[in-house]
Amino acid sequence: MSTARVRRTPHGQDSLLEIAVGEFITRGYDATSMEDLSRAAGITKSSFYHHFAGKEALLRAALDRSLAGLFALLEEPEAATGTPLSRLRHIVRGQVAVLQRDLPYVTLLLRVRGNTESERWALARRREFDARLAALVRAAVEAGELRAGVDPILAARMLSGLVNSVVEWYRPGRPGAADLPDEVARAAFDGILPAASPRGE
Amino acid sequence: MSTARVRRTPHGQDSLLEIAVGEFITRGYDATSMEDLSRAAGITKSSFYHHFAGKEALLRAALDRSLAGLFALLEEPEAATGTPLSRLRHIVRGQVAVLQRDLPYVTLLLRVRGNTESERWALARRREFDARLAALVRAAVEAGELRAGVDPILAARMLSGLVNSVVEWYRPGRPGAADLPDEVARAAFDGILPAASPRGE
DNA sequence: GCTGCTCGACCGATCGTTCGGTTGGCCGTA
DNA sequence: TACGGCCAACCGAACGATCGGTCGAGCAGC
Repeated sequence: MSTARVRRTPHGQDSLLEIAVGEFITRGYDATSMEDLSRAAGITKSSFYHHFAGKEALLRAALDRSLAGLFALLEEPEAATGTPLSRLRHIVRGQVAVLQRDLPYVTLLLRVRGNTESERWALARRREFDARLAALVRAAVEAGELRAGVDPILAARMLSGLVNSVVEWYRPGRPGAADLPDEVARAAFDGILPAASPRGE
Repeated sequence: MSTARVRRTPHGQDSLLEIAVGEFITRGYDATSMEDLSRAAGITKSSFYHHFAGKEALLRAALDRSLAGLFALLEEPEAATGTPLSRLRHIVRGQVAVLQRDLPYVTLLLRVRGNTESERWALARRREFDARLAALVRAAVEAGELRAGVDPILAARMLSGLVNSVVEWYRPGRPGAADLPDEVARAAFDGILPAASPRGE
């Protein structure tokens, strides 16, 4: 008695992770059941457990990937040399670029609330990243490279907020994607008013 | 056999809603069980159902309150008269102020994903609000009040993103809260660079 | 004695996870 | 080339736990 075994393209871990992250984003992690994931992947629930230890392992893998991309940014030479402002600008641009490249993974990272151990770990690493960025903002302020009277902590928070908010509306494959990092950086540093900016135009 | 009935301060709908919203925010809506809510309120699950029709009714009430505060902004005279830029600035400042006043409710609104009917309704109303803001940005661009070459759609998105990101870190009762709306508006319009801004300083 | 509020016990459904078992392709050996 | 064994990949069925929600009874204050 042979049930028609379709034998579609076998799923690798990467393929399954991509599918799972997509579901996590549209429904939310907690609202997504393992059956939802299996259905989306075209296999049964139990087959899913052959590839991943469990639901949280999927989340962990996704968060891992996302954070790796972010921290790789800080290792780039342009992020470690030059004036605080130029380093800051490079990181902001790069952060948007990473966000575009790894959109689903970064989106998931930004939604984590800290319910499980993996989530708390991701939260801690995010805080680490933000602290690095905040330190750079403070250095730029102290070097007189930012508007006088700017509160470094507040500025860093708004900077992160602006950059991260891109995940709320950016969708790949639309024109102008290549310019986005520069556009965001310009809005952050110059604002949107018609000022005679020192960078000129 | 009388179990010690504590009879603490009786709960009203508002008090229970406030507690529920708090739990929803820390754990996430889906991850919060009705028992979590009851425990936080100091009553049993079934008692909770005496005040609210169910879990989604709680969410609905919270989203309602949040959206009411936001839309009330658009009815203010300063939001309906004057140049597009001045109206825009008023709304941005007001949005931050609403966000400070109704922090938990707005936070919840910004996390909704669209799983239930109430969530989809809230999402639709949010889009409505954002569209009103986007129209104002476009008007400001056409009036030449914003930097030349600014994409209205992109600018509106970044504006919303910056303002909404405040919920990620703002906590009431800390000094400088009164200045926050102005600070956010200034960062949005002038940026953080030491430009010779037209508003001067 | 009525009414507002609370309670413990319980419901069916669904959750993440486990288990035993069945495939089919690949490799080493003959 | 033929064959035996192996294992990744997959499956259906079931697990205990927990979910949101219901019910009928009991209490307290007017």
